[in-house]
Amino acid sequence: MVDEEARGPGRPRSERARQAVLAAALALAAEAGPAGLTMEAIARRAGVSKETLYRWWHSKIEVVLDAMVDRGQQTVPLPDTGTLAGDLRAFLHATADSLDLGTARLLQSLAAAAAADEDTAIAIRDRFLAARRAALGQLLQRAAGRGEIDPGRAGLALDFVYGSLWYRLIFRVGPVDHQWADDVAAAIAAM
Amino acid sequence: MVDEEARGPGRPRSERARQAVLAAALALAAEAGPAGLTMEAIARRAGVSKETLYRWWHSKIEVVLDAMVDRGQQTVPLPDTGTLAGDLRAFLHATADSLDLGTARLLQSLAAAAAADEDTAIAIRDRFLAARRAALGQLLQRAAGRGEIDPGRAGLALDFVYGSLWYRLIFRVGPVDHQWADDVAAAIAAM
Amino acid sequence: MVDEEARGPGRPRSERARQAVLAAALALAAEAGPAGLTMEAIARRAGVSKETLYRWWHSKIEVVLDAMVDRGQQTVPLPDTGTLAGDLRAFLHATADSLDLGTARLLQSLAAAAAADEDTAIAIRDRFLAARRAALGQLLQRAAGRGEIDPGRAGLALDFVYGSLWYRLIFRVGPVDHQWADDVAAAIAAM
Amino acid sequence: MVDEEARGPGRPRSERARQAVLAAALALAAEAGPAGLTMEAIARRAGVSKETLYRWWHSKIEVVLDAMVDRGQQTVPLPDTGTLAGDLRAFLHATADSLDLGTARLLQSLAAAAAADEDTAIAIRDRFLAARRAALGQLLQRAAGRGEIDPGRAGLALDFVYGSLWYRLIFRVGPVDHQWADDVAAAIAAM
DNA sequence: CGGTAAGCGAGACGGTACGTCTTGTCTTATT
DNA sequence: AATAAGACAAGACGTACCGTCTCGCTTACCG
Repeated sequence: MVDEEARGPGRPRSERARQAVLAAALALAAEAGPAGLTMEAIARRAGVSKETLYRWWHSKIEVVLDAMVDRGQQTVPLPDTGTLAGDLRAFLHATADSLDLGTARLLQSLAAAAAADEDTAIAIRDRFLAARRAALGQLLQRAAGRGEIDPGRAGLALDFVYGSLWYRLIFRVGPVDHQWADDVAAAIAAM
Repeated sequence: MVDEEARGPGRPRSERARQAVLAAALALAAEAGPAGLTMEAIARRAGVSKETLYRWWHSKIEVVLDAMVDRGQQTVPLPDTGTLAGDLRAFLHATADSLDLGTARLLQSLAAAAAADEDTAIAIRDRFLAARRAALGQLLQRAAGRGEIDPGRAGLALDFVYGSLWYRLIFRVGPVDHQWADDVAAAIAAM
Repeated sequence: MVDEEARGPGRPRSERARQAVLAAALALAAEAGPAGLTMEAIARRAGVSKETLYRWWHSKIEVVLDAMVDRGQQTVPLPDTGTLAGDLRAFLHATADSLDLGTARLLQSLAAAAAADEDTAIAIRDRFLAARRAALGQLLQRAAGRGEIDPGRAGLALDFVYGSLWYRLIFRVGPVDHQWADDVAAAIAAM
Repeated sequence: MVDEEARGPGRPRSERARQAVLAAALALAAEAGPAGLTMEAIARRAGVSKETLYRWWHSKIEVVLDAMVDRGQQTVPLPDTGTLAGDLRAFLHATADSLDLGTARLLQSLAAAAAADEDTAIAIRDRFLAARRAALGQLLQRAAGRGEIDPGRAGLALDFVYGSLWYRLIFRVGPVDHQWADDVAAAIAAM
């Protein structure tokens, strides 16, 4: 009883093609941003036919989401400093550090797709944002257990942290840097 | 004697065309959302040639921004209840109330465009977001004058309020309703 | 076992689209003349996308030339009456008879395109005029073999015959009818 | 009884504008050929408004025709050598000599316009070709008077001469040079 | 000498064709 | 059955020219 996937007849799906597509999607999103991220370009760059692309993914965002999951993009580790302020500071510093130019463009691609289509937004929320919210939520739960924060406000804190991050990323209202991380950590810890 | 405008020779710009374009852009953004908002569609709906459209606006977002400025979209009045919590509650309730489905789609169109292109983002920030931030900023300044809030945190409060709003709008993380308004008002007032 | 064509992978070219385009081009040229013959109109009429049109043809004239070759437009048969005068009379009568209003408009479309662009002119010359010149040239060679005409003048005779035909067609200097055919036949035979 | 034109009130037509338009049209036709000869370009180059252009001319060809008449373009002088062959040779050599590249492009512009529109063709025929035909016709009449040629064939000779010229010009079937002039002169004189 | 009228430049307007691009679907031969 | 190759219909993109239109300014005449 091996988990062989019970493959039927016919040519098996090409792992090579799958990898190439995922890599191409990430690279394009990071290099060219939302404008250059098209199904056509992904297929071209991956050396894969559009037919294959559309067979397995229905939109560029599915590709990107798959790629990020596959690459384990969500690797901001959960700190444990003993205090909410410390935990937040560490977590947000790591978050800010991960936001190089390419990553910013990738996230902007996600935001553009989410804003443009409700289904896409929900997919991104459930497959990408959820993990980040869960991680930060864990930090806040721990703090609530220590009495450092009102558990009823945990949800709003999530919105504040990630809301301000995306707000800055999308509308270029300000940088997402260590200053931001410190300020947000302090404000949330005092909530 | 004052609004002479010093018009030169040549046929004057058609106010009729301008109005029709602005109305068409707003209507399309509200009805069809980001997907249906194309230069072609705006021209068609406004009964205006593409030539004319491109003569005065270089992208759909410029049109929408002009339309919103022209329509005085930013009509959330500044309340004055005497306390920050009260002011915030009133302001955010009014904000939430203004977010009907059409308006939400319009804002999503803006967000999609901002995420996709830096110049567009900056234009939206300076021509649209700035007024909202200024209004809310005024409330916070007043509160800072009364000692209700640390003036150094006013900027972050702006990010939190509008960040959470856009975050919910874009990623459908939650509604922007009276519950949201109350929660945010309370949290910000306690900051 | 012979007409294998060695077709590679990929969806084969649509014969239906090709036929529709050729028919549309001929119909438009015959009905509307040079003015109505646009790539847009051909695509519209053929029920074909502009993409497809431009993939296979780079200009309206290529389409028309292909259509004429495909339709075997050059169907004036070579007569053999025994004398040059007889041959010419028969050939030119047939030529004049083929010049109904639609055909005239089609030829005018060709002339307009040839006059406007050298490459187009050469394409028309080599792909369309050449066959007519060859046919008439054969008649003249035969006559030269019988000693009826100076072989050195055959080239000029071609220019005279077709030159006068196009001259009349383009500048409306006179009709291309049986009178013309008789006059030209007599003059050339006497050369 | 002066030819004062009985000018009424109002600003008189600008001779400067008229000259500039005619010069621009000729220059454009000679430099850019049929493709570059647009009303827009003529107005631009002449420093004249499109309004003015359309007030006095209804199409680019009217402009070009006016320009050629104004410039006295038809200056091939009538030779008188005593024999038809001599006259023809001289006349056609002069004709060939006048056909530099710019002139050829100008004539091609005329041909393209004539082929594309019947009214235009008739205008060109009556205002431009007629003079050439008359000149050559005179030569032939003279020859007929001397018994050198059948007067009934004069019309056809005109078609042969100018037909072969335009045929070569339009379809690039061959050069219009001294060789052509000699060949045509000999053939026509022998008719 | 002041009024009237036409010409002019400038340039905006609705229309339409251009040639290119991306989308999502489809049809083949090959693996 | 999956692949690559690539054709296809649809339709938006931004540009160009068309012929018309409305302005303010200029340049004549005519009363």
